[in-house]
Amino acid sequence: MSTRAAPFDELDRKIVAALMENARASFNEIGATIGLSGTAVKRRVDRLCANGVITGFTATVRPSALGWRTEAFVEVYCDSAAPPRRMGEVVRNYPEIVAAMTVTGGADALLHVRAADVQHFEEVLERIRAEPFVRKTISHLVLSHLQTMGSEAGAGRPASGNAAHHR
Amino acid sequence: MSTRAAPFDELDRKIVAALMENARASFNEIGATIGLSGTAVKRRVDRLCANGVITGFTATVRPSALGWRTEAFVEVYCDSAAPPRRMGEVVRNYPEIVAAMTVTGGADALLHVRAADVQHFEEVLERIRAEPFVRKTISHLVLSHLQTMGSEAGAGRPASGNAAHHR
DNA sequence: TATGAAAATAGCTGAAT
DNA sequence: ATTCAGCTATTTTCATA
Repeated sequence: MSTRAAPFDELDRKIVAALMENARASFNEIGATIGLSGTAVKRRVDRLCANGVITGFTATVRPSALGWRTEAFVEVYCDSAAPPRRMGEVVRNYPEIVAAMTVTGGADALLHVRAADVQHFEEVLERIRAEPFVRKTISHLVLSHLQTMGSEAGAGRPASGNAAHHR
Repeated sequence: MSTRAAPFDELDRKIVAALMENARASFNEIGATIGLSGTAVKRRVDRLCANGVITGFTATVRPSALGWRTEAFVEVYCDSAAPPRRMGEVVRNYPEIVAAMTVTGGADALLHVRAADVQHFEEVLERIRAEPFVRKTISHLVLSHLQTMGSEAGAGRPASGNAAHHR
């Protein structure tokens, strides 16, 4: 857990923020903006990766450019005895399911689905509904994004943050 | 009419896939795995960025490491006359809202919310519910992720894939 | 335990082919 | 698309506080 040895200070926060804004920025460049040498920045990035704070670096892509033009969230209601673990295994077989989680509220699970178009989505949905432990589904097709920002889960700390310790 | 502008061939697909897996990979490294020179890879990446296929490069972070330990999806039901645009403006004032979209189904909008803890989430939810045009909300707290994969919205092409307009 | 400076290696990028 | 050349960045080593 996080009680030990995670001196996540202000400099780390700024480095993470810089890398979230541009993961291909050079260490020297990042260092220049936060007042550190490139060497020091690299060391801290290496440590943040080793600690699991940074889990990777990825290109963000406009899904429609790759032909994924339809997006939906699907609430899944399971048979009462269906373990979430089963869901996890099944979900792995659907390349269209980009995220899946168990949730509170009416449904047992929520699926984030991408498909080429509504026909494709309908086909995927039929396959999901045919899974043995699925009792019913409620779909929410995404019409438009109100927030296209890249600031997802921002690098700022939460308002009532019990996050960052320091020395 | 396939000669112009954005062919997006198999090599581009592989480059995008490589950058989604590791956005800090060197051009030479990517080139080596797909049989191309680093220079050629760079030119293609530049073009993919200019075309808007690639929209950026970002570090992926474990939210809990930054103190965001609670996650939820909130269905928002609006007053009948509330334009989605209003939602967009409001949403911008909540750093806790990491994504917002209009959707079909019962609700008018779906919000992806991150908070430090459930207390923080409750506070955010109360603020959202106090917005003038919000009639009711249904919250789904995320319990666990069934798919922690980094393969979100995969670089593979959809089954019936036709891709790539731009500008 | 941290940093910064220097040196060697590796990568980036433009021009020519 | 490749090769080459000049420049920049990364990464290791070493010295310092």
